[in-house]
Amino acid sequence: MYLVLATGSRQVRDRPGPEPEACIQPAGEDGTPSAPAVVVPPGDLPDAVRRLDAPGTRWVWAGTRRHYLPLLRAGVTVERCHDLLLSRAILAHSAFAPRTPYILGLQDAAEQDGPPAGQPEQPEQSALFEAAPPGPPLEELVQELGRQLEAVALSPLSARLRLLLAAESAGSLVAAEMEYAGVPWHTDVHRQILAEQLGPRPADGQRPRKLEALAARLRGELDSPGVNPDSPQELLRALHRAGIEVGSTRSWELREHNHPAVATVLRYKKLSRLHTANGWAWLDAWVRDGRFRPEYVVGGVVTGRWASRGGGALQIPRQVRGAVRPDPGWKFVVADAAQLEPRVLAALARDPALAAAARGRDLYQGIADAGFGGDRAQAKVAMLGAMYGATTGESGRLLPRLARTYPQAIAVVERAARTGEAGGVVSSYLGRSCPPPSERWVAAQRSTTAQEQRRADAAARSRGRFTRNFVVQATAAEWALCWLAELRRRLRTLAAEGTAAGELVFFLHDEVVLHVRGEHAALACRLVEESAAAATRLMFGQLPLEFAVSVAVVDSYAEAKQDPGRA
DNA sequence: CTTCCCAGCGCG
DNA sequence: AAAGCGCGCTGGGAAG
Repeated sequence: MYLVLATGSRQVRDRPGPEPEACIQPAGEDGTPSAPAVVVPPGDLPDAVRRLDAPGTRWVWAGTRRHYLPLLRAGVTVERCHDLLLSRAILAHSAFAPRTPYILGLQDAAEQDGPPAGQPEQPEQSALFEAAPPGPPLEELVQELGRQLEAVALSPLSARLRLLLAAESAGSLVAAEMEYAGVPWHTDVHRQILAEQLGPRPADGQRPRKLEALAARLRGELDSPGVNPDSPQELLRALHRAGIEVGSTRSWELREHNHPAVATVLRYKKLSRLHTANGWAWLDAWVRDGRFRPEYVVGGVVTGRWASRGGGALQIPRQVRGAVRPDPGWKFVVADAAQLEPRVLAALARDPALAAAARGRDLYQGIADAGFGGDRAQAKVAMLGAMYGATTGESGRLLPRLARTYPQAIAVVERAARTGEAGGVVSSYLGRSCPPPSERWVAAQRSTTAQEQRRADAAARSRGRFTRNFVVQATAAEWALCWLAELRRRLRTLAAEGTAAGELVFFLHDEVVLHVRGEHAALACRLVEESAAAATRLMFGQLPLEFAVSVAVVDSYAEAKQDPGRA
């Protein structure tokens, strides 16, 4: 059963007494009302939600964060939801959506508004409200639910699309719950790291002592007394004066040179980054009461990955991960889907050879043993190149070998690239589609002059690399959402049975962190593994391959990753 | 003065 | 090492 939630007073007119806080409309499986709407008096929403929530119910609202955070603060959680805004954003672009009037209307609106109607606007302060501010009227919400459900039902791939919307919505619940919980953060450990690396905290606007010392040393080594190493332009000129012929001040380019100043620049950059991005100012701004609370933007990335707002939550550098520590008596269970994207490609393409390589825990080793003389590094570079569209360098050279061994898998990414280059749209396994090319892009493809044509060709190749990667990254994001949803469900089931094993506190594309009581760590590990297997079945049914996860029980997030290279 | 873009680097 | 995909954030510097 659906429970459509509208907040604010606009829904009920000509009613005596104080304005209601909300209205809740029960609806059946097709979204048509099945009972009179419940009018919720002011201050009663959390209790009403608690009363009505049950296994099998699904809350319908326009924006999970907006509606669910106030409920969480009131101590209420819900089983499931259907986020109308997230679902609308997916349906508006999905190639799996049928051409109903509703869908056509969404597409028109998207064209007129220019930028895709992706992320709903949410007032910055909404999180500060006690209750959710008024949203659209109830009738509109019920109507939209019906139209969305109809569109899904009429889709030629309705089961996949239905799963995608459910997974996206479940993800939005997890995101709100993680924002509410926060990442356990030890300010004292963080400050200790800063002091060791940078010296004592400087006055605002000043360089920390060790950074200033490096700057002074660098000026000497470059024989440029006035240079400001924070200015790429100044630094580049100074490097040239010292005879270091680089085209930019990028670290990877600097590393090619042997000059003694290079090491100093690199150390300066590393420490400067720590100071500006995750230094004392960051701690002041983002960590309160031992918790780092970023805002997660579900569906914030075209591929369906999450984005974040505030504090750079998805870019916490390894340098400071030691400050991420569980509460006393608690543990972190850190789990990571091993080589998720190539496994996804194997599943997408139903490539038996790649599936065989993915049978073991280390897919790259499997590829290496099958075609690269056991050289894992080569196999990894080749595979990443295939998924990103590398054309030059070692990765480009190794590609033909990969294509001979895994023709079906490579055909999937090549086809996606060709479609994108031709201006077409590609879709993930569950039906998230990439944006169409801009009008400018399309117009440029009809260029006449040789120079314009060269540029248009480059733009076409660029779009091809995007669509090539899209099918893999977007499907990987879907798998990760299903994994999260399964994990959340298992944790809730246990909690309902009286075992509060722990909670999700962090999610990073293919990695989750659970904060659990020490005695439940082993149990949580099992849930993580079970959830991964369940997510795989949910998406792909029976598959001759596994999505391996690595699970670690740790006392610090810094301990979690052994291999600093990406999976 | 504010606003915007770029270079650069952090993460996957 | 690689230079191929997706993001957010910062300071510098140019534009308004």
